[in-house]
Order: sequence, then C-alpha cells, then structure tokens
Amino acid sequence: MAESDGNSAKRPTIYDLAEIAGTSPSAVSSILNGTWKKRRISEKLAERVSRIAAEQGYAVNLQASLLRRERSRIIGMIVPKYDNRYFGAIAEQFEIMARARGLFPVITCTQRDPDLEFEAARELISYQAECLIVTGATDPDRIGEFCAAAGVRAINLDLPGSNAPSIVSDNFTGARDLTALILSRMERDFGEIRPLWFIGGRSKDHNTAERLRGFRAAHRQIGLSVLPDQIIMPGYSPHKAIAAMATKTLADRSGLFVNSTITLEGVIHWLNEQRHGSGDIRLGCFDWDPFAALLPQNVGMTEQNVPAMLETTFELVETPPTGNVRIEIPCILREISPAAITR
Amino acid sequence: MAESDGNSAKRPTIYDLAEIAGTSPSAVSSILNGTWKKRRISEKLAERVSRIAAEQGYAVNLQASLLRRERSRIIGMIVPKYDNRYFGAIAEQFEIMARARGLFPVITCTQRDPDLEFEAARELISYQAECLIVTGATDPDRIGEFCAAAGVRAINLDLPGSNAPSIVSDNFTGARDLTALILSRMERDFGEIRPLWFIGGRSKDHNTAERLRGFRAAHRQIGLSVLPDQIIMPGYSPHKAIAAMATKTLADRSGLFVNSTITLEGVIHWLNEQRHGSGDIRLGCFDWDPFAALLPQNVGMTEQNVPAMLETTFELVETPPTGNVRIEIPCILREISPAAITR
DNA sequence: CAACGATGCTACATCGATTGAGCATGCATG
DNA sequence: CATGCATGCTCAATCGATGTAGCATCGTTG
Repeated sequence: MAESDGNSAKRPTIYDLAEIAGTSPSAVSSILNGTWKKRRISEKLAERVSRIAAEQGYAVNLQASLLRRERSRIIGMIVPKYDNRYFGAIAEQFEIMARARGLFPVITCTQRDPDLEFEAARELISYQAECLIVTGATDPDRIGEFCAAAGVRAINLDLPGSNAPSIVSDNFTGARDLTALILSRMERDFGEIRPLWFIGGRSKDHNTAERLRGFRAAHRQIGLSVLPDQIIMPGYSPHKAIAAMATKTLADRSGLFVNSTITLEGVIHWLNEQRHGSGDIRLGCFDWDPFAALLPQNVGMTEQNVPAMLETTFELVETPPTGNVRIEIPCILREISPAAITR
Repeated sequence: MAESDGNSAKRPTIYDLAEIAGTSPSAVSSILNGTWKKRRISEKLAERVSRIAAEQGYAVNLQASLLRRERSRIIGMIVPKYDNRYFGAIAEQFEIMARARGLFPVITCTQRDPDLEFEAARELISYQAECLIVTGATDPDRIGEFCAAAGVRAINLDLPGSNAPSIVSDNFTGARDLTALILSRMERDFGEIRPLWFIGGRSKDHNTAERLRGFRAAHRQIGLSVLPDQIIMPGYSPHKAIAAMATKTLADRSGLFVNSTITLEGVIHWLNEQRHGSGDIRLGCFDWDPFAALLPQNVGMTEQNVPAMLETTFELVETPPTGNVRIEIPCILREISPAAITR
C-alpha cells in the first residue's frame, strides 16, 4: 500500500480536539464516548466539542480505546468460503445477529486451509475477540486448544470438535430422509430402485461420515445395500468432484446423493459432459440453493437451518455451557415438486 | 456475552513472558515480532522465549501493537451482501488478494442500508484501516466525504462515487450485448422479436441506468423501441421483484432482461406461479451464477470480471491515482448453448 | 461568614507493545 | 594495559483513550 503522504493531515486525536476547543482531552473523551453526563460536563461544552469533532472528521482510535477498556465486545468467526449459499448465509446472519446484540463481528474466510484457519484464529484473538466461532474447520481442535491456552472461548459451528461446544446439523436424519426421498422418486419415475451414488465430502469429515450413515440407513430400510465403488469422497470442490467422476460411467436411471451445492456444481458439469438427459437421472443435494432447486433432475435439497444454528450459537455465547456439549439442529427437507420444473 | 470468569487466567502479555523467562519485555517483544536479529538478541534466548510464548498460549495484543506502530496494514471493505455469487466472490477474492500483499483484510456486510454503510465505514476507520473499499454502496459520496475528512483513502467498487476513484463494470456494453443476445435468440427460437422487459435495480442507481442505456441501444440497433411499462425497477431483492410483477401479465414468447441474480430469484418464482413453460420465455441475466446458468429459459449471463476488478482495485491501493478516475472493466458475456439444457 | 454541597472541569496513571538510546561485558589490537 | 568495537541485553518514552481522584468555583444554609 502506498505510503501516506507526509504532508497530509494525520487523523485527529482527542488531544487535537481538546486544543481546538480549549479544553482537556479527558473532557473530549467523555463527551465523545457518551459518558459526559455522568461526568458533569456542561451541555454547552459537549455540543461545541461534538461539532468540532464532526468538522475535523474525528473517529475514535479503537486500538487505543480497546487497549484501555476491559472488554472488546468483538466476536470473531472463521468460515471456509463465502461464495456459496450456506456459508454466505451464515456469515451474513452472523453479522446481523452480532450487531443486534451490541457485539462487533469480525469474519475471516479460510479457504478450507488448516494453516490459514489457525492463523486467522490467532489473528482474531490478537484483535482481542472475546469469543471465536469456528465454522466448518478442518482441524477445529487445534484452534480450540489454542483458544483454551489464550483464555478465549471457542464454539464450533457446522463441524464439531472435541474440546469446545459444537453446534452441527442433524446430518444423519437429514441425509437419511433425503436419501429416502431420492429412492422413492426413482421408484415412482423409473419404476425401479437401485442403490444411489454418494458424491462429495471427505471420509474423515464428521458431517460426511454422518451423512453416509444416514445414506446407508435409508438404503437398509428398504432392504438395499450400498455399493462401495459408488461412494466417492474426493473433497467438496467442483473440480475435485469432476476429476473423481472422470473415470466412472453412470447408467441411465441412476440416482445421486450429492454432498453439497459446491460439489453439485461439478456433478452437473460432469452430467452435461456425459450427455445425460434430465429424464434419466434423479438426484438430491445436501444444502440448499434457489437456482439448484430448479434443476430438472433435482428431487430435493436438505436445507441446513442457519437461523436456528446461529440462534443456538448466540445462546452459548451468552451463557457458556458446562462441559463440551454437542447440539444437533434438525435440517429442513425441501422436497421439489416436478410441477415447478416440467412446465 | 458472558463475563469472563474472574478466576480464569488472563491473556499473557510480554511482561508475563519476560518475568517467566527472566528477561526484559523489550527482548520478548523483539523476539516475538521478528526484529530480534536486528536487535542482537542471542538465538538461545530467542528460542527459550518462543517456547515459553507457545506454552502460555501467547498472542500479541494487536490493539497495543497497532497503537504504537505507524502503519496498521489494515484494508477495509464494505459489501452489501454475502449471499450471492457476485458479492461472495468479491469478498472472498478480496481477502485472498489482500493477504497475498501482506495486508489485513476486514470486511463488513451492510445490507444495502445507507446508515449501516456509513456506520460500518466509520468503524473500519476506527480500526485504523489505511484504505477503505466501498462496494456497491447506496451513498458512496457520504462515505467518501467522511474518509477524506479523516484522511483515509476510499475506493469505490461496483457503484461509482464522485469524490473517490471508482472501479465499475462496463455496464453499458455488457447490458447491450446481453440484450442483443436475448433478442437474437427470440428471433431464432420464436421467429419473431418484441421489445424485452427490464426487471430489477433502482432508477437512481448508476449501474441500473447504464444497463438500461445498453438495453435501449440494443433495441434501437434493430429498429425497436422499448416499452416504458415494461421497465420495472423496484430494487434488487427477490420479494420486491415479485411484488412489482404481481400486477403484470407476461405474454408467451416474451423476453426478459433481469438485472441481477438476486432479482432473478424473484422472477423465476413469479414465472413458476404464472405457469409459464420453459419453452415460451427467453431471459438473460446480468451477473453470473452456475446454477442459474442451467435454467432452461436462460440464454446468457453477463459475468462481471471480479478478478480484474479487484486487480485494478489493488493497483489503485498501491499507487493512488491523481484525480477521481472512473475505470470501467469489461464484462464477460456467458452465452448459454441450448445443448446444455435441452438434454 | 464559615461550612458544605453541587457543578464543571483537569491531572495523571494506565492498558501492552514498540523502539531509540544506552549500558555492561568480553575480546582483540596496538 | 588502555582503547576500540562487537555482542547482548535493559530502560524509558511513546502511541490515544479511559476513568479515578482531585481541584477550583459558586451558591446556599445555619
């Protein structure tokens, strides 16, 4: 970044304002932070100083202010990505809800990179965050450990950890119901049912494991067993999905369980390359997206209940739990009626 | 937020570490911030202090550190929303690019609320941001004015202002080409062309005005004039679009220019309610979304070149321009071939 | 008119990290 | 053995805002 011009006016401080107003820095400080009535500053002086502050473009130096205050009211969050509906909604709602509670939200995006996750967490703690929401972290426990050592509360969101309270979706039930829906639609539309493909996620990932468990349970329920070579877990990103599918061939009348909208981007790309018609495939996707919901092959999406998850998060922020609870939030199955797409 | 436990260990400071290590705070400081070689601290002491710092879960207090340093290296950004592709990508790329340049990005989401935009800007300046990227602001000049008074550089992104350099898409050309594409597809698929509908955005909004100009130009080029009651600009949000369309009826073989993917959500909802088939409508949308690109009615999307816009932004950050330039970045017309959707 | 309380302010230590100046020691050199 | 210089550290001022303690002034009351 360019050096600031040597000649340009520096940011005014309370000392500058005090000099202009012919008063003391303490008076200016209390006037500008709203404690002036308590400190018996006259309304006349308060008005004059406020006016001068506005004229000079004064903005408090939070570094100095927070250094002195005992509490920062800063609440930090790390998220893996912004550019999909789920995490975008989490980030946006988090900011709104934090502000509504008089807290200062600071969010950092960590690209699913464990080292960046850790560095970002350390950075937020350096900003004196009082609490850190660790969202979708690949290694939440490393961060939880550091937070504990630094005396900062951590809360895991989306992916659970073992050394801090966790709030996650009920991935098992969500996946089981979605799987059952896809299977029932295959029966209705194709008149036959075969085991589904499971595509996306990581085998070591708690959410993926739970969803796979739900996936298996739904198959078992109708006496079907899943096929190991139809379980593909190359990560979440579209290009990883494409690469993993490259060697596979999909029969007509197949069904797919897609483990996130991010993965779905890759799957759709691949389906188009494979020249599969919309009529001969059925799929469902964990996570919701308004446009993905309109894909002709799509029979349902599992929407994670972001408002409920964040509501619970802020409850834990306000009243720290005893012990390392894990709270599961039910998902919302968004069944897609063919009426909306065939016409 | 819950009070921090009175008994719990406070965050360790360099004074605590100095005491444990039996050395001075200055030594600890220089060891932990990497200037210890310059200050001729022995490697032995450096190692011991680093180890103790790690054991104690030390994290520098950025409030104290930044207060003393002359530069913060913080670069702020405000964005209206996270939960759509365009702004999600801007936020994500901004963080990546800022970090790559050794800067600390801090982003705040402002919900298209002018007051929140202003408050967020003031907050970022209070964090000692050296530069503020004002993205898609409804009132960028109010913020630009405050930044000027506070001696902080501002750069407008997406929507231009008059008192700071601005980087915007070439909305005119982008909209003209998209309009021409929609019209040509109507000709090809329907064998007839009628003036398009223009849906979404705000009449006072620079981008909307420019896009409307491009929209008109494309019509004029083929000797068509637009119909005033087919220009609907109720804002960007889906529910505003739905409300504005509620009284309208769309003839078969109509064409729509949709002014953002956010608006498109509402338009699609409305089309489904109107029970319009995918075959009798053609639309194009300004902004790109991977799933919206698969809608059967969709013939093309205008992708704003986010990497180029941010690249230019960081060029301006590094070498401040003389005067208030306005830089226009060409858009990418993503033509959608029917092959991808009919099968 | 002394004592007292209310009013309206100022002085100063403090938060934690940074950094220029300076001090003590050890070693080599003339 | 005095001098110079490199080495390895410490001291103390500083950044800007906060808040407690305290000071001066004024009006009121006994």
